[in-house]
Amino acid sequence: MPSVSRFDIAKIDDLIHSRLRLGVMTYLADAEVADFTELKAVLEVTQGNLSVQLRKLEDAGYVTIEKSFLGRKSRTQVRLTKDGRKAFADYLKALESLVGRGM
Amino acid sequence: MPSVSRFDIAKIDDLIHSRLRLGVMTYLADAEVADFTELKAVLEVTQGNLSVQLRKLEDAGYVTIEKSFLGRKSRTQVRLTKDGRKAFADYLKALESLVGRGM
DNA sequence: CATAATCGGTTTATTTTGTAAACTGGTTTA
DNA sequence: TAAACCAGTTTACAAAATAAACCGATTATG
Repeated sequence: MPSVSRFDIAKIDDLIHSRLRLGVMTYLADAEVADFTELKAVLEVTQGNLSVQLRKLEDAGYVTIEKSFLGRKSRTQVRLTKDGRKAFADYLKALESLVGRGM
Repeated sequence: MPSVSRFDIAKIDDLIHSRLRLGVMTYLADAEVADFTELKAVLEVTQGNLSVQLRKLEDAGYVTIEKSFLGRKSRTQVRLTKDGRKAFADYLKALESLVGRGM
């Protein structure tokens, strides 16, 4: 019988749970699309760290990363995939069921 | 001016945020006191991992670890400190303000 | 018009975590 | 008295987060 305990920490998706990535996912869930620079500014993180974490989300299929040019400046746009949105919703559910109605 | 953005991931206490430790803190917030063995069972984690993570919480002053004997068996009881309870409450606040009313 | 600073990132290296495996010391059971 | 078990700790290894260094293009600056 699978665990249905209130303390089922195994259900928490580590790929999302990481602080920075949780910030990205939360922001994107709201914003639909965001520039790399925008994410960096709003989350107050370093480029390097953001770059690495975005790649992890991309590898997981949770976001897409699209490079284009705006005039002559490059621009990197990030958005949630359908899977990413689903995973985020599941994550929130798992989190809520863990920490519960305290929230 | 300090950030008051909805996306202030810096406010999330990493010491609590880790999956296993979050489980411990959540359980203790409910239970007031728990045995090592009880935590191991309810969170379904290995002893080694639990031992390490409990020590981190102890070092941070979030829990106390008290060893005693029950008959001739050793027993390890863990409970939240005042600081721990406060930190957990703050953590929940930060988390809620990040992921918001979705929860 | 060089060259220095800035933008928008990526890559690499280092540090910090998390997890698993192995070990310890005592206890019960056979 | 040996085998199995309980209650953990320590140590070693793998994975993750973060920081530092680097890169290529663009935009000021002397």
